[in-house]
Amino acid sequence: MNGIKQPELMVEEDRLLIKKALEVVCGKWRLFILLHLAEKTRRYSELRRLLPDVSEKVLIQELKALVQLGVLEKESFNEVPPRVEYRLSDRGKAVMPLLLQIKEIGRYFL
Amino acid sequence: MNGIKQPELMVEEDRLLIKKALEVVCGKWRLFILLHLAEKTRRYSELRRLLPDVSEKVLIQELKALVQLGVLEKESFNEVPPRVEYRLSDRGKAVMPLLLQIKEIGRYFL
DNA sequence: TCAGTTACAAACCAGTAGGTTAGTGGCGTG
DNA sequence: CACGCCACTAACCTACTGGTTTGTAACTGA
Repeated sequence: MNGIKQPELMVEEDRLLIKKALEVVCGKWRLFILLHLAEKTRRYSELRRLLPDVSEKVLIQELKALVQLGVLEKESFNEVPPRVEYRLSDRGKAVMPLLLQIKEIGRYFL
Repeated sequence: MNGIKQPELMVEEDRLLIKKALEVVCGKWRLFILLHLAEKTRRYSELRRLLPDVSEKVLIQELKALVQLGVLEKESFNEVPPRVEYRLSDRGKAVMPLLLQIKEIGRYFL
């Protein structure tokens, strides 16, 4: 309590932190979506074109999940044709340095 | 070719790197296994005790996968009762700093 | 004999991730 | 009319992940 970290408490906290972080980064397309939004805000259709191998359904699903996690922000415009934009939230931006490190890790194992 | 990175080549490389790295870190128990081996070499039974919530089958499965990926090394001893030890490979050790960063990322989203 | 130690494997199952297909709606153009 | 633009949704499907249960083997001690 007085500055002493109890091993079990620390391990449990680690666990929650790791679990939550993995929720953000794991998934076939997640990081690629983030990569494409790192540069700038984009509309759904732009992401579709940048990631041609993702199914429409999955892309939307992923975007929705990432918005719910607080990684992305979605802005809808009252326009026709429909216009929706996605951008990294501030928290989402914090994931970018991790992305670089993930790539470095990939180098060791490829 | 002459120092000019072609966008598509770079994106494809990123993709493979990210895909491979995610193979290493994603999975319900993977990072926790690595966490417990960060400190020292351990036997299977020790890991079981340290990770009581993983099923035997899954723990073995994960250890096997991590060995195949080159993250862990497994050493069998010709003893009874059977004695098998797992330790981080050199490449596996390179994952540890990422683990710290992953925890930091978790803080943003918890 | 049984129960304990150790480290696995096989068979089966439920839930989930990623995918295909068909559909929605409003507007503009040929 | 059909097709294009845009951004979704629902229904259905397959493969995979994590899990439960049952089993293997050798040795030791009560």
